[in-house]
Formats: sequence, C-alpha cells, structure tokens
Amino acid sequence: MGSRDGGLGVSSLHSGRAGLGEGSLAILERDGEPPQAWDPDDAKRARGLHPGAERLPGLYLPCFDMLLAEDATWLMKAEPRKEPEQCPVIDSQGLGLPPGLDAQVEERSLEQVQSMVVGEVLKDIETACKLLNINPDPMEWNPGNVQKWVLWTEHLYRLPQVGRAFQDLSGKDLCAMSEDDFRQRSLQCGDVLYAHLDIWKSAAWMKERCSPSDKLNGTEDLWSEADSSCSGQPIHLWQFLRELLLKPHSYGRCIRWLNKEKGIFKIEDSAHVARLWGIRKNRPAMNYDKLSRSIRQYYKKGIIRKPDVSQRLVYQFVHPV
DNA sequence: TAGTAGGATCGTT
DNA sequence: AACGATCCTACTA
Repeated sequence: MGSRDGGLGVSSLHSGRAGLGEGSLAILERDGEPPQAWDPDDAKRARGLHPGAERLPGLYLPCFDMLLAEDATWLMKAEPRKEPEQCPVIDSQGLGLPPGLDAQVEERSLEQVQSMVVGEVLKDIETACKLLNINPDPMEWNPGNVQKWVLWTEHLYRLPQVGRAFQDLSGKDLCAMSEDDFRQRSLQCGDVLYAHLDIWKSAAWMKERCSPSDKLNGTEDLWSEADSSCSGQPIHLWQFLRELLLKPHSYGRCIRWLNKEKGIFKIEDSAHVARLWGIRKNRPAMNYDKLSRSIRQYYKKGIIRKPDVSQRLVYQFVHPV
C-alpha cells in the first residue's frame, strides 16, 4: 500500500478538514478550550458547504495536505501548500525582516505548527484507542468496535445521537462508505462522523507508511504505546479517570484537575463521565450512581479517597503522579 | 434532588 | 480472588 491512492480512499481525505477543526485542532484554535458542542451551521461553515460564506479567520490549517505529503519525513520538512497567512498562531509581521526572510520565517513557523497539530491528532487518537480498547486502524474494527467509536465520537463532540444507524458494520464496511453513505445513515451528523473517520484513516495510513521499517521515526512512539494498551489488560476505572484527566482539551468539560499535584479532581459532568465509562465497558445502563459506588470501593484499597475538605463530586488520588 | 457511604449479591475474567 | 455492576437503605447538603 505504498501509493497515495492505496486502499484507504485517500483521495477523499481533503474533506476531513471539518473534523480536524472541530476536534483535535480545537486546542490551537481555541487555546485550550475543550471541543465545542456540535452546531450544524458551524459544521457546514467549516466544511465550506456555503461557498459564499467566509471562513473564520485563522481557523484553517492544512493538516490533511500534510498527512498526504509524499515524504514520510514531513514532520521535519513539510511544505506548506497555501494560505500561510491564515495560520492562527504565527505572525511575523512587524519583525522588520526583509520580504524573502519574512516568508522563510513564516514557512518555518508554519511547519512547527503543522508538526504540533499532527502530533496532537495522533496523541488524541492514541488516547481514544486506550480509552476504548480498540485498534487505531479502523480497517481492523469489528462491528462492536465501530459501535464504540461512533458512540464515543458522538458523546465527545456532543453530536446528535445516531442510534443504531451504524450497527452491524465492520471497520472495512465503514471505511468503504462514501460521505453520502454516511449522510444517508445519519442526516444530522453523518458528514461529521465521516470527517472524523477520515482522520483516523489518515493516521492509520501514515502509520502504515512509517512502520515497520522506519522504527526511528518520531511517530512510531505515539503508536507503540497505543498498540500495547489495546492488546493489554482491561482498564481499571481509576486508570480510565486518569486518562480522561490527562486530556483536558478533550475531556475537561466533564472531569478536570482541581489540584494536579495533590491528585484532587472534580467530576464536572457526572452523567457524561458515567456514559463514557459505560461505552468503554459496554454497559449501556452505567450511571453515576454505579460509577461512584465503584469509586468508593477504592477507598479501602487506598487508590482514591475524598479530599480532606470533602466536596461534592471531588475526589483525590491517594498516590498522585 | 442529587450526591455520599457502604452492605449485599452477582457475573466475568 | 479480583474487579466491577447492580441494587439497596440510610444519610446529607
């Protein structure tokens, strides 16, 4: 699968920008804010479905252009294709550099941003794999994995519920579906799910390119951990909570540190955390009542306790990292 | 009303 | 046996 068009529908990847913009890239766009609630108009604007509508200034990053780069060493020398002036972070105006140098500085800075962005995307996928216990490559998913991924994405980005629209589909089926197929199954968020799946497909495609021969490549580390955890032991609740806490830009809306050094955290959205745990454990009936009972079992095991000053929905890891 | 605490029981690994 | 899910009663903010 060495060619660009090899097997994963790469030619469709450019439509994936919307997913990036609403997901992992949100950290760059919104400075640490967690993903925003789904808004059909936003989604359509970002996807350019309204040709006349302006894109929000600085929101577009040519991530997928980079994922498509011929050279797998793109992390070091990816070439920006267009619109560098739209980069949200870089502003070399006013540095007083000559025009040529100015453009070079801008390009180098853009490369750094691109590397950061792709790195974040890969880390997010790695975390999701760990939390969901699924393979990073959608082609490997069984129908249960697909269902998990759909549910997870739906809850993480607060999309409208798709119900059983994607039931009984394998990962291969899913990957073979067009954007229109997605829309037919879910009118409201089929296109957004399609965009998110595109990101996963691209990441798996990159992994395919970078391994197994290129072990020294920087992206390899990102995946090896995910691989080991996917095939490993069932995750414990306290590990699950810790994973969520380590990704504040994705999960900060439902759980966050109050004092990371002391291991004190607060569950901001008890129902949401319980739902995510339920998805992870294939327990649709999971709720906070049951989840909190499990947390309380940790008291006597010395894993989690209530802080000295007890507060509602606030717990403390006995042994902070 | 929602969260807290902990006993009891059951299923899975 | 460990772990967590489920159901329960009593209590609390």
